Amino acid sequence: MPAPESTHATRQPHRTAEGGGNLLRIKAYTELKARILTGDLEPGAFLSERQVAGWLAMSKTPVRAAFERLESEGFITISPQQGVVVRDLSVAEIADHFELRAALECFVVGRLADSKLDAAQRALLDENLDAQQVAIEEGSVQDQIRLDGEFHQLLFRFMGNAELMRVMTQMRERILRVIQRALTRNRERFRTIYPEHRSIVKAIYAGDGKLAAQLMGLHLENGKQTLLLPSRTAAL
Amino acid sequence: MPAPESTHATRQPHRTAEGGGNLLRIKAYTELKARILTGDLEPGAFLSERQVAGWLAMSKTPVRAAFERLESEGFITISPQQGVVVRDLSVAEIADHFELRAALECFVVGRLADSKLDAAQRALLDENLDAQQVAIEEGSVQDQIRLDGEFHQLLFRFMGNAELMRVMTQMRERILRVIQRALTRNRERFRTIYPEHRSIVKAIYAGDGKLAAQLMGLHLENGKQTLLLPSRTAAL
DNA sequence: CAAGCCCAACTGGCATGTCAGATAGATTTT
DNA sequence: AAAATCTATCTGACATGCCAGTTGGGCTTG
Repeated sequence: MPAPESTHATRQPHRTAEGGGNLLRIKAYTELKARILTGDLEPGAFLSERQVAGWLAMSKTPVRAAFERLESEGFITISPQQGVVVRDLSVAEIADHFELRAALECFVVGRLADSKLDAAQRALLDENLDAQQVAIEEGSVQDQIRLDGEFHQLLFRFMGNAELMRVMTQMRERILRVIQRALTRNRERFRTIYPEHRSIVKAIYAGDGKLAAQLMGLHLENGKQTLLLPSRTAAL
Repeated sequence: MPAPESTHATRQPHRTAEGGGNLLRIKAYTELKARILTGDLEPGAFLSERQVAGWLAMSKTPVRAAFERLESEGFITISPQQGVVVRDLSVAEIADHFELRAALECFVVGRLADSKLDAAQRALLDENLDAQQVAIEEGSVQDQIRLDGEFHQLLFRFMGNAELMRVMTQMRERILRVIQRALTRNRERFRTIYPEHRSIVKAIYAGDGKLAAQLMGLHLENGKQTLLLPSRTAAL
């Protein structure tokens, strides 16, 4: 391999207004991920470049790019010369996921309790919690799942750490399907999430970082149990 | 967009012996990342699909795939219709990196202290620490950087959490260049890393999770300071 | 001389075609 | 009947070519 002759920047690209996603590969990625997350494409479903290219009325190239990204994010598996299969999370991955989340979220709530939240931040949390209460009363599992995600995301956003946000957002997307399946079947757990959230926020407001972290740890442990034993209450 | 007619798995790909990386896109990815990590391609360096394809004697296709992966991992920036530029970590990213690492590594050492390490694990840590001492005496910055990475990686591996390993490995690769630049200039910090590692391991062996986590927090705080103020001792 | 313009030379984005590897079912062989 | 083989037809991997958007330098124009 020849040496790179003049690799240094001789021309800096200008940052122009990038619409964000009128690229076909972005469209393919978004569409496929949405179908996977909503369960439209169940784990084990078989995909091929040409097939998806036909659905989306584009060529193989952007579909391939979308596949590679989805694979790197853990949603699918590409087997060379064989095909693409929608992945599911293994038990070990779910357990690892919650351990990782526990480490990060306990850290976050501990910090947030120390450095008191301002009025605007508290308003956002309170608004979210009130909406959760409504979702419980109305029995809307979908709303509760969405609000749960927004709740945890709010806490991370308040830390102002972009790397943390990136990691957590990616993890949330991966576990979402499992949450939906488990929570739809387990109405009991569905109702206990909200009070746990409320108690965590209460501890944060009180400035008790130790307690907030401890409560968050229990909250996530409960969540893990629900996801790892999804068929228990389904049979009752 | 038409509905997916029959997406369910009708044919499961067989797992065959995949060599791992005789794919051209893997070669391109590996080669480019190596050049970026070693500093051969400095931040700001300009790349193009055709240029790199020429270096590596392949077509644009696998190079493009490598670019997209490197972009998702934060090593480069792809500007549509403009080009590819090797990225550097901003001050904010470095700070966020260390905060995230602190959350994870303090958690890890705390856990490891509680569940005592077995003899084999202690042997690996001791071996690594002894090698660090040698590196210090010999003044080999490169060896110390390598051993430092292996040290932290050992701790994560002992947790047995694949997700944790993945996140940390990716983060380590991103920060590596900054560490190399900073540590090469700051010989003072270079010498203080080893005793900090030693004290952390001592706390773990003693079963004192609180102390281990606290020491790890200080260790990372020192590291952050070194990386964020690289020119201080460079002038002395 | 300065400001505006224009054009040639890049860039990545995508469509398309070719190819080797893998699969499944029919066929042949034992 | 069972085992081996052949073959049609899938798959992704890669090469190539065309296109629009971007850029920077030279030209035109004031």
